[in-house]
Amino acid sequence: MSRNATLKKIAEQLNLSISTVSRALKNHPDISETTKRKVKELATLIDYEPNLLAVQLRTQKSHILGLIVPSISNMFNDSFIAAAEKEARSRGYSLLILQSGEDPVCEVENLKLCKLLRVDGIFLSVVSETRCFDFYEKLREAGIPLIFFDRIPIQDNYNAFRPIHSVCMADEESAILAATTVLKYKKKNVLALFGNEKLSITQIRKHAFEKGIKKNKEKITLTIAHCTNTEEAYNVVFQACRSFQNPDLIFCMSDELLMGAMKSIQQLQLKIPEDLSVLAISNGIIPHLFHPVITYIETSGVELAKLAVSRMMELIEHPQAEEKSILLPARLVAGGSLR
Amino acid sequence: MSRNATLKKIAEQLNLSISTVSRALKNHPDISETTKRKVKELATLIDYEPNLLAVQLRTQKSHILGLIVPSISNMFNDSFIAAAEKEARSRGYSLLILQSGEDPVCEVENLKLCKLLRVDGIFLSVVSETRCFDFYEKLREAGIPLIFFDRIPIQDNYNAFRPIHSVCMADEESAILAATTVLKYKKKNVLALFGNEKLSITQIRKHAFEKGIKKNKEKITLTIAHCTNTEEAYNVVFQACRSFQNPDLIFCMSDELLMGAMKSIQQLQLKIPEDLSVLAISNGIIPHLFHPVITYIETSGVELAKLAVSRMMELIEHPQAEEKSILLPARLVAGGSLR
DNA sequence: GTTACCAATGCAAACATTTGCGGCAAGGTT
DNA sequence: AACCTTGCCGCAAATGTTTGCATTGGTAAC
Repeated sequence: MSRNATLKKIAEQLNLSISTVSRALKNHPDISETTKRKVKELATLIDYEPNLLAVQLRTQKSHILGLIVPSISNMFNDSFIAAAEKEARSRGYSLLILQSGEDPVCEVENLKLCKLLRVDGIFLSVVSETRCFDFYEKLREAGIPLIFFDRIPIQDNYNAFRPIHSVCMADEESAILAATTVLKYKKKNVLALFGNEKLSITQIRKHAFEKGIKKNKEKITLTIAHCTNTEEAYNVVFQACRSFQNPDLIFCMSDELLMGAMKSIQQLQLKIPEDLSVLAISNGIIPHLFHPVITYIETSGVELAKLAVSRMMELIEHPQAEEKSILLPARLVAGGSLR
Repeated sequence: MSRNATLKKIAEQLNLSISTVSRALKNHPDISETTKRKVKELATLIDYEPNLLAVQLRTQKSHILGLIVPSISNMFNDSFIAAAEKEARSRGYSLLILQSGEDPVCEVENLKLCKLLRVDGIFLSVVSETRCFDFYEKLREAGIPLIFFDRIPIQDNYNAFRPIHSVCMADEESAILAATTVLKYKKKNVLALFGNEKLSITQIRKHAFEKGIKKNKEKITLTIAHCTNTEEAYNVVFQACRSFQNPDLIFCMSDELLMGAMKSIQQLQLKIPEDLSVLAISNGIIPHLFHPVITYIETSGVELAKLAVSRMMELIEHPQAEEKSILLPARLVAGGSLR
């Protein structure tokens, strides 16, 4: 029946002051052992639990981290989120997850909500077009650390001078690794699928891949296609394989695109790797759904999340720490889709 | 420089009392129009935003909903979570997401955390073995609505009398639909893959499927296997197809199992539906990765989430509402994997 | 016998807001 | 003139903690 035990009730029962009770429960050295014992006994007896809302108000800390993504149901994001939740919790933080759904307005609203709720830090994967730094500045003023992950704002001439905290896969390195892998197998006719052209991740990967391929002396035909979803990838590959193009290797920069590509390949009854080689950048789930396993360059949401959370802890302790872009190196996971 | 605008500061500037300012911002009828105007002007000028922590403490409402799942990165859960977040937000609520990772202890800790944070309601998908009702009772006492979804506690003899709020797919109906579909195609040698035997969802689906199949007069060989993950499903199907069994249809009760089964099928170079028919219960992503598309019975996390959130809103308004189990009917989505 | 110090505890402000109740004028009614 | 509205506003309590600064009583040092 002790519906809401408070410090006050304990204090009254024991003829102590609220402050003494508070300190006793926290093992404050000022309080005598006997008092501590009595307080703790009564506390457990009446099932006392501190009211976190009051604690938060007093300390101005919520022990909650905000996490904003365009969409939760996305191969990469959900592995990141799952890992981030686990990491955060092990450090006493909870995760408040919000979706922006590719809408920049909604993204700002989400940021505002995080600020209103006094979250202790924010992880943000920006929606495609975002480029507005106004609100980021407000957060900085409010002392709320903001870490970009995976998708970061495009750094063009206008904002190149505003440094940010970020944690990303080493996209350039991944794409170069992909290109050198292609060269190693001496492929001549490559179809490369990239995502939304407006995303920095797309631009970086594309440039690096192109550069890597063109470095080769021999002649390689490289066809590049931009597909924003699985369906488009399916169509592009279907057309390419039925036409005179006949690529000998298909490269997909993401799981979504790989899914579309594979469906076309199955439909056309092309054999991997006999008829066609496949290479992808992936977080490692989708490639294992097929036989042979698709060779891929791993971008681990799990590892990235660990990095992000530990960086966040640093920033919470030292809010003035200098902006830093952290890159997580990629590695090649060999399947059987290359020959 | 208005680092933290408060009601107090506005009040001081305007020589008003805090309460008047508070009411003015809320359009309270007691306040004159001129005062309201002045207050609102200054409020926007100095960028006032109410401190939600204080509001929460005062009103004892956090406007946050807790959502606890065994794991976020799971085909079904992430679609549910994504939809729930969207629905909740449209009603002014945010989602605090926690993972229990198949650990009953962790599940209780998560529930406790939700209680401490004074969430306004909790969605819970239980981990396998959970059967303890002690804490649920505490939540009821604290007036925090608890809605089970997808995975609900097993209702055995001991707790059959404790009603709960729940929102689930119509599992029995889905399985019966699966069975009648199998019968329609006159299959004789069926391999059926089910998940963790301890889950209610598994038990219900298995019983209904078995019953549906055995209703048939003609002789059907039904082999049932329990697999707790993709890997196990892969192995079971591999063994079965290479042995003398040679099933003519494989039924998978979940996406995870389907993924494993399909990998074996590809590896063995079996043609669907010529060599083998496939039927699954799925939320609709995985079946579309293959060609032909796998025929499946749809369990929509999105629809379920909508139901769950609207039910939660009812419970928040009427906490004493009677316990009710809501079932969402399933439908057959025809692909090309049956013949 | 004053001073000093220590351990143990209490006071009260602060966090920012909401809200019941009461005050106080101005104007209208008996 | 006494009374009652009514419109506008402020007081103060309440939400549950945390924490800097007293306050006590006791004991040891000088």
